[in-house]
Amino acid sequence: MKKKLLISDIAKQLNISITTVSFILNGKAKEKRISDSLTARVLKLVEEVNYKPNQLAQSLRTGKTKTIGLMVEDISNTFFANIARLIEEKAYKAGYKIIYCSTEDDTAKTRDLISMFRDKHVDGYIITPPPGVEEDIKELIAEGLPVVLLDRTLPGLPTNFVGVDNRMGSYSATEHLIGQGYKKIALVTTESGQSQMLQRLEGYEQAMAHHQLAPKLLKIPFRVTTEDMIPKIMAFLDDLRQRDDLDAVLFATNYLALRGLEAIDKLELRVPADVGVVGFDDHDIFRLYKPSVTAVAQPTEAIADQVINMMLDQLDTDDRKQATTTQTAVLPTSLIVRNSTTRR
Amino acid sequence: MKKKLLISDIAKQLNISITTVSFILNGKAKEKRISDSLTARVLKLVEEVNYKPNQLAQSLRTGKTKTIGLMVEDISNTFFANIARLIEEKAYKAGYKIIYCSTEDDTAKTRDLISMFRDKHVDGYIITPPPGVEEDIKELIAEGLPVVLLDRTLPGLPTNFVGVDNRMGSYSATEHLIGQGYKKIALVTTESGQSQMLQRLEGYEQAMAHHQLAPKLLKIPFRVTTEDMIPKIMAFLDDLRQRDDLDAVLFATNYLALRGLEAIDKLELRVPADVGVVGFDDHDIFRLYKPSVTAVAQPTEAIADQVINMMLDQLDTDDRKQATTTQTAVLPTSLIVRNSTTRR
DNA sequence: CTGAAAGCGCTAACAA
DNA sequence: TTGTTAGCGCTTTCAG
Repeated sequence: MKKKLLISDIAKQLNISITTVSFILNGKAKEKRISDSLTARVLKLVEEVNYKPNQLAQSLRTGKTKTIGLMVEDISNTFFANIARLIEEKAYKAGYKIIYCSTEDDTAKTRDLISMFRDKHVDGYIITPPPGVEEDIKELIAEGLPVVLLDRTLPGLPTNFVGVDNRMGSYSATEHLIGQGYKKIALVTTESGQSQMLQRLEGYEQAMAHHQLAPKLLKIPFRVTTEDMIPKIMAFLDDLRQRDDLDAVLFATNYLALRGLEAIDKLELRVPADVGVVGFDDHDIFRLYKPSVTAVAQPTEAIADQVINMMLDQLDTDDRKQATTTQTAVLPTSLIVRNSTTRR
Repeated sequence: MKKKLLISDIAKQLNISITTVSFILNGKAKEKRISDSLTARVLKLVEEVNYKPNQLAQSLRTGKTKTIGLMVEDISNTFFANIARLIEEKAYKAGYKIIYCSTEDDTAKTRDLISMFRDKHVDGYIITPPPGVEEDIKELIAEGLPVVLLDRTLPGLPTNFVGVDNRMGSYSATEHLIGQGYKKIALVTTESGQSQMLQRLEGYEQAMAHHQLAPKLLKIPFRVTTEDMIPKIMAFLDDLRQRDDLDAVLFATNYLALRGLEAIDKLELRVPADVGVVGFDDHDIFRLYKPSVTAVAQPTEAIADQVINMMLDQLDTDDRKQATTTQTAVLPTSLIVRNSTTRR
């Protein structure tokens, strides 16, 4: 078990002071006018013996951990998993590590996590907020900590935010269905008051209204388990079907669409002949499924870019309580037309 | 921005020494025979003002971070995502946090990650090792750090390990196919020398040999991109098909099965009539796909349990270089029979 | 250019 | 039972 190297070890070996080594290691050699040759010798030795400063000590001293906390609704959802992967990659390039967690859209859990991140002294917070965490986030901001909200905003809380134009996304999805000759279009969404879900609802309603079509809604409570979702969707669709009032469905999230496809399958409805299907958020399965499923795709790469840029921006602007200006990025979605909405 | 509370603040407020507070907070009140009433008062104040010890300082002092590093091959693969989620949950209950990372089965990246974890001073390592990291892992063990390998072992490296009986898993999957009347059974696997893949190959070969059937293999190089995989699989299957030498395929991982299904689809083969299909590692899609896909399922919950238990075990046994005894858990898989292998 | 020294906040041996 | 105090390893001010 080889002894851990200390900065003092390397100072000693070179017969110079710890200070000098520290300056050089922190890129202040020029600033402190340390000779190039000394600088080179130090760097060389550090390299050779593979000295690594103790990050804990560093962080304790500087108050910076070079770590960003990322809390998404559900890391096992491909949409969030992709965003997380991209953010991590980009953060890494800027010298930051990412710690992730899933909120499961649970207020209590999220507050716990925020508190855990604070304990860990993360330098910045990227959050997909569940309802009810407004106060906690306000507090973070009040303490001058960088915060970027992702995917959804919190009502009455001006914050740095990155998301997509959800209203437009579902509006154009609905328009697309109508363009394909579908008229009896239902929307299956969640009951939550999350901003992005409300916008998706709004877009659908506007498109329907625009064509004088009657909206048909199913709102699934958030806490419903995967298994319970399917019968609920089946009952809803079957009921409409009985009344001959259904020929297409827009699902407001990818997991709703997944459950929805199972429901449709069990009802033995044919897609796209009996019902057209569109999902919000693309998913691998949609490409594979038969028929392949039309989806409103979010630009994950662009989202990740914006998020990390906003974060690094704030991190750079250092202390300065720049909480005054908040940035917002609303990105466009794109409709990926596949076979589930193509009637011939 | 409220001032961060220090242990000295709370000592001062109660007119007692820092030591006393520290002892109480660390559960040493009894041991140090501090009066119950004082203990209660301290705990009460701590609760009231919501004092939280600075973890960085704590860790710097004690050398423990209460953090476990978890490196899986690919966190976006449902198999690993599930395991990770379960491990995190169980670790959390024991007071440990988890930091995850994906190795992407890349040796260099993994070594980087191990080194990053060391920088972060994680207390233990749970690793799905790619080839070529034997030395790094040996070093960890040599330094007395707890290590548990997951999913696959490293040749010539006795370590704590949790995995499944891969040989038996593919053996029984192959037997199942044979039982269903399939005879011209192919195996699509990766080229890697990973222990678990070799075992899956072995099980298949043994079952085929047992029935005097000729094995037919496709080994896909690991670095092949998703897109390139499909044509490779298509070519392989089509070739066998031409020679009338194919009626079933066993895919050695869930992502191979996914690509394989796409390939089979493009070849316009019918499942299970033209070809029977079995995947190794279950996947949500397999339930949803039409027809639903038979799979060899790993007991994720049990795996996570074993992993975390072994880890906590080592963490508890404290310093003691208990590197002498290594534990191994090999769990059974189960075959989930679905429609992709049921010929009528 | 370089060194001494003061902490960052907490734990725990040693005293009292 | 409780207080004093010496660090954990590093950064950074201040003085040469």
